[in-house]
Amino acid sequence: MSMEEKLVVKELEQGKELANQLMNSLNNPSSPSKESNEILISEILRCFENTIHMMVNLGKKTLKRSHERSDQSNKKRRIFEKKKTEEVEICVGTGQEGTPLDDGYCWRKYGQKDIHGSKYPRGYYRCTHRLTRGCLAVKQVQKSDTNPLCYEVKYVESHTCDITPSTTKHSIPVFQEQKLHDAKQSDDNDTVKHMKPEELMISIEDLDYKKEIFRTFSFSNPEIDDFLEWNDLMENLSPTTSESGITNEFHVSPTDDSCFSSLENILGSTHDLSWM
DNA sequence: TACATTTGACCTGC
DNA sequence: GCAGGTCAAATGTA
Repeated sequence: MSMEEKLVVKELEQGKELANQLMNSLNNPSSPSKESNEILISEILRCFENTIHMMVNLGKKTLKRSHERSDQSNKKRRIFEKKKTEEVEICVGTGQEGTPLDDGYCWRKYGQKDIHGSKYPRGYYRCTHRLTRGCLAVKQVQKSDTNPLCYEVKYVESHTCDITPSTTKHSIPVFQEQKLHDAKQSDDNDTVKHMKPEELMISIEDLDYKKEIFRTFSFSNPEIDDFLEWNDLMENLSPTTSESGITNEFHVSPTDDSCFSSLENILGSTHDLSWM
C-alpha cells in the first residue's frame, strides 16, 4: 500500500470514528449541545472532502504514470499536458546560506541533480501538503553560477493548499511572486519594465522590508484550518491566478466570513433534518 | 518514532 | 545516448 493510500485509509477511519461519536451523541438524550453535533458533522464532511481530494489526485497520478509508460505514441496529449504547466523563473538574493528562499510555504526536497554546464546542483522541492491536500506546487532552486549569493528559483504550478504554517518565520507566500506579478502587470514601472522575469533581482534589504509588511499575512487559526473545505476555500479566497498558473495574489480579509458561507449553508441545511 | 533529506536508479524527451 | 526530472530506499535528525 502506497503512502497516499494509507493516508486515504487513515482519513476514512477518522471519518468513521467521528460518525460513531455523532451517533452516540444523537442516541444519548443527555448529549452535548447542538453546536457539538454541528462540529462533528463539519469534521465528517471535512474527512470526506479530504478523501475525495486525495483519491482524485491519486487517480490522476496513477493514470498519468500508466499513460506515460503504456501509451508513448500519444505525444500530442503529453505536449498539451506539459503546456498546462507554465513556469516562471525568478532570482532572489539571500545571505542565509543553507536556508535559501524561505518564501513562507513548506517545501520538501525530493531530489537534487547536477546540471550540465552548471557549477552547482539543482534542488527539486515540492509542497509539503502534496499528499495531504494534493498541492502540486513545485519549485527548483539552483545557485547562480555567476553570483553564488544569488539563487535561481523556478516555480512550477501554483499552490492549491492555501496553507501557510503559522510557525513559519515569514508569512509571505505572495511576496516574491507578487513582485514578479507587478513586473508583468505594470507597464509604467520603468525599473521592472525591461526585466525578464528570470532576471528579476530582489535585494536582501528589500526582501526584509517586504517580509515585515507581510509578516501578519498568514492562516494561523487552527480552527479555520480544520474546518475549511479546500474547494470552497479556493473559491472564496479568490486567488488571482495569472495565465501562467502562478498564484500571485490573494484577496482575503481576516474578517471576511465569506469563506465559511458554504459551510454555514451545509450546517444550515442540517438544521432542517429531523435527526438534529 | 515520525518526518525530512540524501542519493542512486529509473524514466522520458530531445 | 544524454540531460533533466522524479521516485523511493536509506539515512539523518529532532
